[in-house]
Amino acid sequence: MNSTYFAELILPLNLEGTFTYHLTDSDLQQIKIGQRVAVPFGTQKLYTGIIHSIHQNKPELYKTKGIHAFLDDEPIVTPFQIQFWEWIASYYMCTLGDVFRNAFPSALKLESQTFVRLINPDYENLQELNDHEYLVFEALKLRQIISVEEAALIIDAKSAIPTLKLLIDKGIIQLDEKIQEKYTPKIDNYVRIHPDIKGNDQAFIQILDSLKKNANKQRESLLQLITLETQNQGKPLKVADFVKMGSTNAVIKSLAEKGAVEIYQFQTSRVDENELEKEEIHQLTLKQTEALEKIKEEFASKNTVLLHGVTSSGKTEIYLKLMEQVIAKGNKVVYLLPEISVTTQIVHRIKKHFGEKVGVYHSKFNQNERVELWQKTLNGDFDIIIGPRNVLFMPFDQIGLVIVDEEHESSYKQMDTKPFFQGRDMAMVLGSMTKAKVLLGSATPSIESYFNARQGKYGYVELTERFGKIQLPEINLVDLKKAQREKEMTHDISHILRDEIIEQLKEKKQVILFQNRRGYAPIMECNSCGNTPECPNCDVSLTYHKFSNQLKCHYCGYAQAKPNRCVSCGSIELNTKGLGTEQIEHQLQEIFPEARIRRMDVDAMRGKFAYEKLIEDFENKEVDILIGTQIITKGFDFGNVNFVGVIRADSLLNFPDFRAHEKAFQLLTQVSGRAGRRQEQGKVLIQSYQPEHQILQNVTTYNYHQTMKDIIYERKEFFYPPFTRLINLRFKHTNKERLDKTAAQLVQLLKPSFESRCLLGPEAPSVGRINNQYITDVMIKILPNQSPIKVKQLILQQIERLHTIAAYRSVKIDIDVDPM
DNA sequence: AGCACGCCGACT
DNA sequence: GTCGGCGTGCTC
Repeated sequence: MNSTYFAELILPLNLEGTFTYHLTDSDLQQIKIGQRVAVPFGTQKLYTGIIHSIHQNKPELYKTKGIHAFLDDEPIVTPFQIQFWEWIASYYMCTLGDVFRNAFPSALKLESQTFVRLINPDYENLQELNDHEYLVFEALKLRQIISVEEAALIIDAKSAIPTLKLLIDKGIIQLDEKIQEKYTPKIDNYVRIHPDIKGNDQAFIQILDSLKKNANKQRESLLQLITLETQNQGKPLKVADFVKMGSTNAVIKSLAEKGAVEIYQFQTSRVDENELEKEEIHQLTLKQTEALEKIKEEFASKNTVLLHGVTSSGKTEIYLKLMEQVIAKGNKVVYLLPEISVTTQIVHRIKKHFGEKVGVYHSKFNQNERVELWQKTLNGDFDIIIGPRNVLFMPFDQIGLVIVDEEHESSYKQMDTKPFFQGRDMAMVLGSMTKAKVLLGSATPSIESYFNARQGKYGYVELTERFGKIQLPEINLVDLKKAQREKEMTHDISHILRDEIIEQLKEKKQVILFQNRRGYAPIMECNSCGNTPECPNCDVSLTYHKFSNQLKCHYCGYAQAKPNRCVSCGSIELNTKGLGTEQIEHQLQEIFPEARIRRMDVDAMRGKFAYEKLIEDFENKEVDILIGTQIITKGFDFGNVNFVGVIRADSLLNFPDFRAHEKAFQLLTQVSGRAGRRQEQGKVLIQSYQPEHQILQNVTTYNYHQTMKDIIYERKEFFYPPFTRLINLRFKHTNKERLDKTAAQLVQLLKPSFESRCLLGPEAPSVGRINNQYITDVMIKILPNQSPIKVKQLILQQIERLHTIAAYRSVKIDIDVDPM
């Protein structure tokens, strides 16, 4: 075929650029940018691609393939999104395919499934076939086509592929790729009075009479349905709901057979639209009104405003008012939240104010739910869309405002999959690309945002007063060294802390305790030989979990039963070191045997509704003491908590990371902010071995500005952000020697282009091996006078050069721009 | 990212 | 002698 038109496609592959396919005349009739198509790629697979552009430049270097099928009539990705994806790919140094894969619900990315088809049913040399081949052949004689998965069930999984290969070689079968739509609309059954008798009194009475004799149940149901229909004024009634109201499936079925009622289907939405009682936005306080006005004033000249409001100062009300005003102008709002907060009270409140025009994206949504949310967003059904960093990829239009709540939260940064983007920063890019304003909110703004505000790049609005003029909690430190010396401790709970908890429980108040480590103890150690059990796949010691009596690796998930004897010397004297939430829970149970104690960490929050359930229990005052990791700082707003305790602040302070101090201050301030939110001033006790530490001193005095000043000074001194930009090159390989050689080689190549203070490493991270992959890092600092774009180009060039040598090619290099 | 091709160790 | 391990190269 001699096509003159070609399309560039985005494919979900880790390969640079777009891919060219030729177009037929009929393709040209229906093609639109942003549509999904299925295309062959490589020898076997069909992939879902997105039409990126159409042109007439015939590629000279390779032969193009054609489009297999169009999957949509209308575009499913907006031109703006494609532009946004390209921006992300170039900024975060990954392929467009990487962005596509992450940005798009996977149920809309169809992947082909391989089938085998019988092409020679008359094959006769049956003695030539082995047992496996014969079984598949027999199955195909019955069914003509079976999937590879089915073949694997007939014979065993391991020999399926080789067997099929043999059959292909003999010309008996042929491979066949088929695409399968993963998304299935949800269909519900509804029931109504049959249209033929509706309004036809005579026919109706006739049926009713016929039921009189021996079908009283049916008669009752029919009458009930009539009343319901008048009450509901034509609102559809689900069969399932009708059953709940007293009818039964059998009765409804009989009525349908008699033509009295009709059962019909309707595609329903999975995206939950439960009707909440509408609630008006509270009247703003004077301070809040002032802040709102100031925000709007700043927006007149600046695209981004940082709202710095102490914990419980009523930032949410300000957001609500602002959203209301933006929506009134016909614009949409994107509201970003840290991961876990998505399930909490804030979302509930927003839904209450704005009703069904609110779309909530939830990381626990299944694929079908995600597709529906995508489609509804595309239709413009939502005024507000709320969710974690991924909602930035929704196909919205006409955004007027992007809110990034708790902007300092590290969960805005995607760490596990490419692209490694920072959601807060992308919100800003989204804002500038769509001319939308961006509001960053936090009680403890990140250094970056604070710095930008100080520099005048962002507007800055401060709320220093708690809602209702409640004083911020009084924070006191407990010196653990002293408490230990004076034997004022029971296990890890100082008597000061213990007495305070007793006091709180006496007053029927709930207590929150914070310990930033899960499990029972992070290290097990043999008392006689000092041996510590380590993960076989990672370079970490195994964490002891008492509840499951296991040693677990928190990096790869490896678990083993807790040994009774030291594996090295056989001693039975095994000790634990360090302190996890599980151990605190045990200690507390011992000190407060009457108290209802619950734990909140990833281990306790398994399962779809564990988190919601715990919150509910806590709200219903069925929990006296809650002990948790940093999960408890995320959107936890309870009125009955007046006291918060931090078991050991030290692990936060001693983190080997240039952000340690910033994070420690934010975390401790946020944790403290859980106390005394509604009525009276709360109290906080922080236990530490180094109470004189500057960060702890600043936390107790709420000296945010001083803390930032100190940290900014440090950052400047040591060339860290916001004074430089960082790019981390993370090398991974199973062979340590090859890994180190490759990293060293790239450093050699980069050396001439950088000052020595700007090229760090290679250095193994604190966990130097995960899942049997060795890791080493090379950190690059970009100085303010350098062009980040040029530096990125240079890095890519040098990696390309490195890859000219085959031995280096197998080492994986993950590029993390703006690492956290 | 997948997948085929191709070259070396442990089994019938 | 074969099976299958993964190291290497290619895909519009």
